[in-house]
Order: sequence, then C-alpha cells, then structure tokens
Amino acid sequence: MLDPHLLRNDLETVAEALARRGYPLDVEHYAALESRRKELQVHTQELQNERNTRSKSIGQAKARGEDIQPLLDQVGRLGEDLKAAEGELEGVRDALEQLHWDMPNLPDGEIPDGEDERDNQEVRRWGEPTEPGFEPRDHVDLGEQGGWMDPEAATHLSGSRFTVLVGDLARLHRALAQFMLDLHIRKHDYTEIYAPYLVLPDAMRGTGQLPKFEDDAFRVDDDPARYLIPTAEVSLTNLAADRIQEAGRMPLKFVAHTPCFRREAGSYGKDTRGMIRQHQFDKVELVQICIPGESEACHESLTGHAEAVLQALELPYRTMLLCAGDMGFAARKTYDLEVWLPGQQAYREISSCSNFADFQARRMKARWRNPETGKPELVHSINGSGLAVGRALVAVMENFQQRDGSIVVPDALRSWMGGQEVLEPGR
RNA sequence: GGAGGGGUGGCAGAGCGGUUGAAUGCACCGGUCUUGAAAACCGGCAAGGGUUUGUAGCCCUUCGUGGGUUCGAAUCCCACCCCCUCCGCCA
Repeated sequence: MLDPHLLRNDLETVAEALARRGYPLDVEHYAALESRRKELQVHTQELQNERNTRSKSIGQAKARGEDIQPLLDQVGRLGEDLKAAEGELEGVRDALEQLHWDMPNLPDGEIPDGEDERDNQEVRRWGEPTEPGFEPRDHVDLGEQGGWMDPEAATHLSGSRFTVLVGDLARLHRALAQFMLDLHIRKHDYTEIYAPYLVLPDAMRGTGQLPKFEDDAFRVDDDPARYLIPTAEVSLTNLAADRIQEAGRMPLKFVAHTPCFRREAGSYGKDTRGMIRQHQFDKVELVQICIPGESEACHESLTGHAEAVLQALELPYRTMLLCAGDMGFAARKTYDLEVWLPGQQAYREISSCSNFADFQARRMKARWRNPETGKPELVHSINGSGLAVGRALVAVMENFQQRDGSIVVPDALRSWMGGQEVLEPGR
C-alpha cells in the first residue's frame, strides 16, 4: 500500500510513477473521491464533537442533580444526522481503501523503463553456458529415461501440472532443499522457520497476493477461508505483522523450506512440459525485515545469498534487473536470477529477489520503534527465493547430465546424498 | 466436539453507563543525586486520523471483531473469532 499522504499531496507524481509500470491511475476520479472524503470527514467529526460535548454536559448536569430533560430535548435529531454522515463517509472511505489495496508499489527511480522481460537489464553473469559435447536432453527426457519421474502417475493423482519423483531423483530433490537451508543458516546467518502452509486472508493481503490476485491462489473454503501459500514469503513476512520490532534486533532474517501452491491461472499452454511450472513446488525462501535506511543494502545482500546457492552448485546464471513493467505488484525493485538450462538452450528464472520498501509493511502494520523519534515507524521488507527447489533440480539434471543419461551429483550436494556421486538410470 | 475462564497501552494488570484514552506496576526517555554506575527521588511516555506551513493548538477514532441499546458504552445486550483450563478424540 502506498502512503496515503503521498497520494493526497503528490497525486500527479504517483500517477507518473505508476504509469511506468503500466498501471493507469485515474487521477481525476481519485482526486474527486479524496476531496469528498475530506468534506465528509470534517463534517462528521464536527457532529461527533457536538454529540460528545452535549453528552458530557448531560452527564455533568446529572451529577449536579439537575433536571436533564431540557438538555435531552436539545439533542434532537443530532443522532440521525450523525449516523447518516458516518454512513456516507464510510462509503467513500471504502471506495478509497479499495483503490489503495489495488494500487501497486512505485518503481524505484533507477529501474529501467520497459513493458516486459525484453526490457530487463543484465546486471552480471556467472559461469558459461554448459557445453556437454553432445546433444543435451531436457529434464523430462532424462527423468523418464532414468525412471526417476512418473508423469502418468502424477496426472492420475492430481491432474495436470503435478510431478511424481522416484528414487534417487526424489532424494536429490530433498538434498537440494536441505543443502540450501543449511547454507543460509550456517553461512548467511538466517533463522530457520517452520510456518503454516495455510494462511488467513489477512496474511495474503499483507504481502499483496490479495485482494487483486485471488485467482492465482488455492483457497480452502473452510470457515474461516484459508489459502494455501503461493510462497513462504506470505508466512515469513507476516511474522512481522502487527508488531513493533526493537531497533537493535534488525534485520530479522528468516529462511524456510516449504511447498508452494499456485493455480497458474492464465498460463495455459505455457511451460506445459516438465516441472518448470507446477501447481505444487518446493522453495527455500529468504526474507529480511529491516529498518528503512538499510533496505537497499539488505536487498543486495539477500540477492547475493541466493546467488551463492547457484555458485555452490556450479550452475551458470545471470542476474537481471527487472524493468518497471515486469515487476511484481508489491515490489519496488527486483532482481531475477536466471539459470542456464541446456535442454532449453535458454536462461530461465530460478529466483526473484525484491525490495518492497514499506509497501507490505503498511499493509500489515509491521513496525519498529525508531530510537531517534521514539515512535513506531514502518519497517522495510525484502524477500527472495534461495532457490526454487524444483527448478534447481531441473537445472542440476540438465547441466550435470552425461551422454549415457546419468547425472553427476554436484560436489556441494554429495554430503546430503550420503556421498553418492552419480545418479544412474533405473535407480 | 462438550464444560468453564478470559481477551484493555511495548509488557503486566485495574476499571460503579457519564471529564476514563483509560488507575497501578514494569520497560523506556529526561532530570536531581553520584567521581562514574546502581539505588532513591522528580517529571515525561499509546496508536491511527482530520484540520494546518506546522514535530504548536484544536478535533475525531480506537479497550478481540462485527452489530445493537443509550443523549452518552472499555463498562449493558446479541453474534462471531481467538487464547487458557478440564473432558472427549487424535498424529
């Protein structure tokens, strides 16, 4: 959520910034609503003031033992007028609030212009695209030929966009998650968190998945309704919701390995092959909660923590600075990490690291006490995948495949694989 | 699922329907004292919002959430949510 003061005082600037990311803000409509709100609020508060004053004097008269009836008569239809004013004000406020919930974050000033991924900027590149010296297979061929994937079973169980992993590959998948988790805990100083996979609507609203992207999430229609998390970002970031952090304890650094659930509505026909885009996938998620002045540095460091995973796994990747039009709803600035996939002869997203500044914090009332002012102020939030486990598995398979269809286990993973060095087909 | 208890400021914890935005304690901030610190003592200290050039003043809202009664609700009524204790069930 954007700062309402900014919207009031600098609407044009906000509109221009939002236009950069393709969000059309109806300035006139907003300004009209806002001035109506002001009018109604002043009026309502005047009436409330009058009611309070009169009630107070009635109380005092009664305490003195005087006759109250004349004062009661004077109150007249004040109550009805007030009720009407309050009702109207609430209507306007709801309308404004609706707009606020739906408005995306302002892009950072240094973000490149652009509409989609074609305008993203490559910031750096690590490693060279793998040259196996033979025609590389993609992970689906490798998985099925090795007997490590059972797509028919997955479809039979759950329909499209699900995966069943078997044997050594399932173990490798687990090893990847464990390796990532341990790396972040031991080397990057994150606190491991185990958190719910089902969350209330407020949590989804806090991080920005609701109300606008209801269709992207799986909802469980219990009472109350809950949502399957589309990312652990929701659970982890909301740990700071409705709280006031002590300044000395930040940045908070959380890491969790969780499954993620996405409906992938609107992506029909996209990445239908293999396990690039699934309704259910595992992810190791990094979240930092920090004071405003440190969020840029924290964002850079978190991105580095995600990159460290790729480097440890010896996977070639590039770091992309997303253009204004390609960023997610809540982000102010985002780096995507794209890993090289020999099977696709392309770089594909494997991590997205974003700085949300105070956008999520305002939604979920996540604050810290600023020792300089003594007042609670909004924190900044940052998150990133470190990494998507399913896609990391795909990347390892494709980059470490050998001519015979076997897959070499990257050095970094071997201790999590009981020392196993190669995945041999059929096991 | 059944029975009972409870949800109040950063925390703990009072609160006859009428100057209660809320006692008190802790924490925190400032001061006195001290070589310094501690202790003691004095003072300050909720959040959000409106108006405004204003971190001044004035005003509004907020005591789990949503309704209701009333001139007036933290206090009364209704519904819901959550927490705790006991019973049942269960990994």
